[in-house]
Amino acid sequence: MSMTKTVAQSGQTDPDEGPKLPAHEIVYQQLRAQILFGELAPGQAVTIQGLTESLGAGMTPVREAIRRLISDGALMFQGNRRVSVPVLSSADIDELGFVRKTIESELARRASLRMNAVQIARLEAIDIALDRAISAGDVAGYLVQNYSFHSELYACANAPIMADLADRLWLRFGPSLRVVCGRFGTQSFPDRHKDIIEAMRRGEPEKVAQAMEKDVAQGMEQVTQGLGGAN
Amino acid sequence: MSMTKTVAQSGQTDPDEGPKLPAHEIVYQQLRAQILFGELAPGQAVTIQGLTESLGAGMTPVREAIRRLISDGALMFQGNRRVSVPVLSSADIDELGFVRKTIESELARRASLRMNAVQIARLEAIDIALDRAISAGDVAGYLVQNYSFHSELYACANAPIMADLADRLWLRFGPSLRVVCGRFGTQSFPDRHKDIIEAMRRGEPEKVAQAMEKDVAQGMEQVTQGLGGAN
DNA sequence: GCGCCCAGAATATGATCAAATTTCACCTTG
DNA sequence: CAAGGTGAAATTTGATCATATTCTGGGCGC
Repeated sequence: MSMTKTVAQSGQTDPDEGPKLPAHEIVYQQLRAQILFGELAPGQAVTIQGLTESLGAGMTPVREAIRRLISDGALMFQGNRRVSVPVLSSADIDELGFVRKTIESELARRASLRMNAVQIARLEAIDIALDRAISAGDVAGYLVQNYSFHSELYACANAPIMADLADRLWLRFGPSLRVVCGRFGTQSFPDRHKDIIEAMRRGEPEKVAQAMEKDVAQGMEQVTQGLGGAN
Repeated sequence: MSMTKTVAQSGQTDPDEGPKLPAHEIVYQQLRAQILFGELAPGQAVTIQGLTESLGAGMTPVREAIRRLISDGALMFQGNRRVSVPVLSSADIDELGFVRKTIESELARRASLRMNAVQIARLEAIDIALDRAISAGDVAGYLVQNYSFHSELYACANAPIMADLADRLWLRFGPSLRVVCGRFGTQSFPDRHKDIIEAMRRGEPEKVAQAMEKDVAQGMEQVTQGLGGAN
């Protein structure tokens, strides 16, 4: 009677994650994470059939996920019908740096006007985990925690459009950042996150914005120098 | 000998348009134009099957175009599987205004450093067409020419990432702008475009950037007031 | 008023068609 | 005679369509 439907129901209680996500959304999230954390190298080709196999998904969801990521700037349509991870030129990095500095410092300013002690504490916990990853030389962990820090911060800004924009910008330089960190390790970062948290606790939005701008500038300069001369 | 392949060569000269565009790209461009120029109203529902009929396309290309436009922020995924044109809140308009002011004034600054007399003349021609549309009360023409002015300008800035960002921002407020213009007409715009062109001819990038920022501020304020109280 | 059933639309799969790249054989040329 | 290039065939990959399945939402009956 009811044997055929029980599988789709997923009888278990799933309060932790989305109980029912479309396949194309899952594929998008997975591909997005792979790009954001540098599992795909700049210039690497991305094929539909390759993803259907590696992700175990059908063709249509993969196509839709790729379209979204192209629109995000995370993937590049190469004119013929090949798709690849973009390679950043130094001019691209300059552009990204300018936009990130304006958007993300504004997001930090707005967030600092709204965050409470609990939210700041969560931010600090992430920053501690980030320090641990740096000490351990854990590149993947560094990338994840660094993204988490900014993402959590922007989520508190009550500015969904700018937060979305910032998210998409991160997708663009994620692969390159991974290359740089893989080459030179994670040391030698005078941490601006401490300044951000400190200025937040003291209730100085302008200081927060300035610290964020410096953090972004440092990050982009790091990418510029790390890729130096190649482009 | 050569009969089988001559067809693929596309013996005709096709310099006017793209000789071969995928269906999903065509659908995307068409839907994009409809949203950008306000043929779809804010809040209006968009169905896949409706578009397959109205655009005469298959289901898969329509799906991909919709995914891209959702990623652009031009369409909105309503959680259940309905898709609609987003309705802007006043907070959204504030965010858009901030981002547009920074991005587009920077684009104008960079463009003014590179544009030659011919390109400036083309810009002025567009602005004259824009004035004609305003005088005639041609709302659709006003929207098209206004977009053309900014788009042409940004194309000269040699900053593809920022130009793409600006393009996507326009998609977000296009429907609302149409509503406002349809309600209050196209009069009462002290034209900042003249100031932009004048400052360009005199080679004053900062003046260009300032004029652009004012133009953007005026436009967004117009939308805010036009939609006033509703949201 | 609550719950079940049905219609309609969206999601997902697989198959089929078309295009592009690659490979390889053959011809030309030094 | 050997080496390089040109052309076509074959393979690989992307694009499109038709179809089945699932889910949402509303209407009807209890």
